Amino acid sequence: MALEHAILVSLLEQPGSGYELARRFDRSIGYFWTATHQQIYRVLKRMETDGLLAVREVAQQGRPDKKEYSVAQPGRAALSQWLHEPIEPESLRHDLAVKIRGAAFDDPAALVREVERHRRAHGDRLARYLAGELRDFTGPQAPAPLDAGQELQHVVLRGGIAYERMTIAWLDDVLTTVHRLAAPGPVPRAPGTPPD
Amino acid sequence: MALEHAILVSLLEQPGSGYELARRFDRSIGYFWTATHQQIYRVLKRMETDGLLAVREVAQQGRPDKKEYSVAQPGRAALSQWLHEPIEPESLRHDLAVKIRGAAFDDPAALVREVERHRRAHGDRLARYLAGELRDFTGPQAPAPLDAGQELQHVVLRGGIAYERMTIAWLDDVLTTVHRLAAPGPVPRAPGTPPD
DNA sequence: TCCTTCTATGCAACTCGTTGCATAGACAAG
DNA sequence: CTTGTCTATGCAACGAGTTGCATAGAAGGA
Repeated sequence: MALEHAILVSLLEQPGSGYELARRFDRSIGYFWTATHQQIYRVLKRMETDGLLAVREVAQQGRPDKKEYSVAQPGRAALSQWLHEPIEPESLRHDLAVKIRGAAFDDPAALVREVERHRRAHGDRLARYLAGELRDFTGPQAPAPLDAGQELQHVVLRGGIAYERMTIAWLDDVLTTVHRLAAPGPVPRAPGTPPD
Repeated sequence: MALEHAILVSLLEQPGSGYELARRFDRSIGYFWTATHQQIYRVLKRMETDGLLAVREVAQQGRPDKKEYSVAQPGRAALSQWLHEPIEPESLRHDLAVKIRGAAFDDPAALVREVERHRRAHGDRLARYLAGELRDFTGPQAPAPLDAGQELQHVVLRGGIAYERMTIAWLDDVLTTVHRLAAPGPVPRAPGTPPD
């Protein structure tokens, strides 16, 4: 139930409405935790019922009213408690790896197209992360010195950057490998494949 | 619904029972896709009902009977179709990153302990991956030359190794950063934190 | 004999997360 | 004045995944 905790952190960094949270989950926080607006609204409602959050109706001009959520004392306590509990190292869910192993039983050309698509997507993400780093942490517009919260946000972003770089290098490895397999002639029969 | 496809790939590599699949999801395939035995049994049943898999009752000595599943023709077709559809690059769910950003509002010492725990866990994983690589792909016991299926399994494993190495380096970065923040005295007040 | 462990399968209840659909205020363009 | 877009919130249905519990055959040890 870490979505609750991601919301608590995001609202502590800056109070906001469900809609605004959904925006953040498309950016910054969304680099390492995704959520749809449905999920967010539902969890916000539950958290408010549980007393973790406080709501305030805010009238706006030029746009509909919104409900601004902020973290109440029990919310801070719940976050603190979670921060002191050990969690399991994440278990990956990597569709593309399944596809790569599946390619032994199918057309490798389709795999190449897919891997190239992913390579481009990760290249775009890396560019976005690097632009964000320059804007918020290392560029001339960035505050200096950074406070503790900003330093921690920066180290998380560095993790995202390292992840994208690693992934891009690996996808290149995959492409090289697939081309090497295709080059010397027809791909040898994969294990488990019945003879035609 | 990629669990279906992971099961198809695993059963193409080697037919087996639900129990054996659950074992594999604790190892090899489980390096990039996790599943509990419940999930596996339920999906196996559905896939069999849908005609994607064939079952065979196998009597064993010294242990209970088992149902051995193998991929039927419609299963191969379903896998092939999925392999030709583009998929979205994965969206991460990284609890630890939430915790790191949350540490701005809490005790950094608890974060250090947690990060060190994760560092050890990833170190263990890396050692396990490297041992597997030596055993199956690069060591003297490994078959040479590798066929296409083994080459693809190897490149996926190399991805896992690169991921663990990157993660370990990042966790060291996190520890260095947290210590640097703690060193010059009390941590500065984080943004959004109300004055006491 | 009883207890534990390993293999092997499954149900029931629940939470988490996605998808499709719906509503509504405010504004801008045609 | 209708249409489209952006902000803002929500319901209903479904599918994915987890947790707890239950059963049972076979083996080995206390």
